[in-house]
Amino acid sequence: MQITTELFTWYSENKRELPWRNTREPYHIWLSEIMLQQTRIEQGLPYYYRFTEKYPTVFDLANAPIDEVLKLWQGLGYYSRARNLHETAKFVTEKLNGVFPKSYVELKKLKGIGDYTAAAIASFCYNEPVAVVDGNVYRVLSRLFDLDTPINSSAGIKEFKLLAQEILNKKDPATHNQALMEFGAIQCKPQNPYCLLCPLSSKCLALRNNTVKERPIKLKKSKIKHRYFNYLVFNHQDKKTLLEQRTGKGIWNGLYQFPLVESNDHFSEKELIASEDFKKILGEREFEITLFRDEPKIHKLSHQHLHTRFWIVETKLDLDKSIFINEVEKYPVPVLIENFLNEYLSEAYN
DNA sequence: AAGCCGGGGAA
DNA sequence: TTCCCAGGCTT
Repeated sequence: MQITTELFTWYSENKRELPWRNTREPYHIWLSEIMLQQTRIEQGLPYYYRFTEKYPTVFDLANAPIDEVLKLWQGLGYYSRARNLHETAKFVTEKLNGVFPKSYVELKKLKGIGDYTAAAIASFCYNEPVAVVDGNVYRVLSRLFDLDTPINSSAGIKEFKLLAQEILNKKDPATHNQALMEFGAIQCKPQNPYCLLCPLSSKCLALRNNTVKERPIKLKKSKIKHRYFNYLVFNHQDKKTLLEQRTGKGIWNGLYQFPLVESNDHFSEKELIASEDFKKILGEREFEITLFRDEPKIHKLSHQHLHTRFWIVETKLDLDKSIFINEVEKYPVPVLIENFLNEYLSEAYN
């Protein structure tokens, strides 16, 4: 099926003006693509501006401390992207003299660059004829060809990649890839696509078969896990508090938070104080504890719901490694912590 | 092959 | 509420 004429015409008339569309520099393309992974353009755009201003070149990014990069990334989610971004910046700077690889195969070897991102950079920057397959492309192709293979099955991933490569315009893969994604985002959108005035409507098999609303097919994801967080917000002399850094493989790896006591269900004050985690942190110190909000704050992630309570713990003795409470904002923290801090500081110190 | 990793906006 | 977003990594 040939769609180039209709697609390119639609694109020239409907494309949005975006900063990374005015360049072929791999650094800027790469930065934008990492930020836009599983992220809406409107959400990523302000971050793109902040990053390119603070780090005009890959050298600037590579030389920055990781905590500074994470702080700038704060609120964008999927924080491993920021750590991989920084690692790859250092690799490109130190091992490749600051020059990005120029082919799909070589790009894919870099940390944080998978199938999609390698194809995006290779086609946008170097016009390599490799098709991108993102959420938009899955949707457009599944409708255009009325395919019911689940897009998140291994068979689907293979099938759609092959199909995308077949219909790719090999003379102008850069425009083709961008146009197809933009078409999926604006015209062939998930809900209520504009089929009535679609330039591809005569070729769309799903429209002909009345299955547009059922495309694409996607396997259901696992159910949501519930967790119960008790944060200990220390407040002792001179308004100092305690932070810890999250490590390991779970959520928010590398970000900072108040000392955390996790439980299998909601803790009463008595249960919290009796817990081993609490005793380990407090030791033999005297303290006075108050709950910040009556109702737990439920922070919803895509795969788990966090039932969180913030306990204000007043102590007289100083603790090791404590910092002033108004210094917390210098650290990269989850949005949950950021939101709490804003509420707490505006109420407690105003 | 399946699970995990954030936060926000739209319907 | 549910879905999905210019996906990638780990097990």
